[in-house]
Amino acid sequence: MERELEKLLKKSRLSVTDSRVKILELFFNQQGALAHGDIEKRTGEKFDRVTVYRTLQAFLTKGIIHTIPTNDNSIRYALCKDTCEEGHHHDNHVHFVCNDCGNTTCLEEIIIPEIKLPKGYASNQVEMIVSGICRACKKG
Amino acid sequence: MERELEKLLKKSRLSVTDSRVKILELFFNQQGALAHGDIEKRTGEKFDRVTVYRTLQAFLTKGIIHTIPTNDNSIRYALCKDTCEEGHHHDNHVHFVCNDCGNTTCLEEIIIPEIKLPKGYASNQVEMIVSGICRACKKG
DNA sequence: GTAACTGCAAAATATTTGCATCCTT
DNA sequence: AAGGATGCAAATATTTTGCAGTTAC
Repeated sequence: MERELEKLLKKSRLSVTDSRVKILELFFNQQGALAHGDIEKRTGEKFDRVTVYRTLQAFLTKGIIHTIPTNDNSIRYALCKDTCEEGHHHDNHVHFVCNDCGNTTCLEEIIIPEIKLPKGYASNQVEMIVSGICRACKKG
Repeated sequence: MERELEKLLKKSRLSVTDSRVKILELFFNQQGALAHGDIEKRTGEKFDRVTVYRTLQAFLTKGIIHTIPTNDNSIRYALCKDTCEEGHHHDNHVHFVCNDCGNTTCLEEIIIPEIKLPKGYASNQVEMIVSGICRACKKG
């Protein structure tokens, strides 16, 4: 695992540091999205708040993670697939936000349907966010 | 116009005040979404920043406007249709964010397609945000 | 007249920047 | 050794809260 993460960082021309490995690990260990605050909590506030900001920013611009738009003011981040490159993110799956547990999940298996835009509009990215109750919460 | 706005405010059991009428007017006059900052600018900072926050909050909870999720940390607000009621917003159209002019538009004529969620998930709202270049910017 | 709304001040949060020090390569 | 990354301090920006004065009904 460590190896895998290091490889990804190196591929993105980022030096391999403790904070980057640990934060990247968080993303790999959980199938979903993380907000800035989650990251601070789950690393046990091991890293400076500023470092977290800068790490996320670095991952974003290198195309390692992407943002997921949400209705509440909290930006969430999730891992990009291999098809994403630096400065060019594209992801074609649906995101699910649970109103109960608050978790955001990537529904990789659900492809966003094509839509026909009005004349004159050009699209380069489409996001689809479904909110409701997730599988885990429905059971409980 | 004034009349129409007043009626809407009264229907929502909000008193008709200068700030509410002016801010609501902004939404009616422009077919699109506004961020907090836009509102401050376009009212010429006539109202206190706090009043703008509280006015938007009031409109939100009364179901007069709704938020549109965006990738950058800026929440945008747009008018709800008549089908929205207090505490129960539903809108089924696509939103378009222009990467050039930054404007967010409601594409009322484009209905969000139905999708099939994995077993165990229940949805109560779906958002679809397309970003790219809008008609006006493409021409320019 | 009363309840609701506003504006000011201030507190609480969140984000960004500069810089000296430390770590990776 | 050199460049990049971190942590601290501090500057900004954003959002929330309390309260006294004002306005709508």
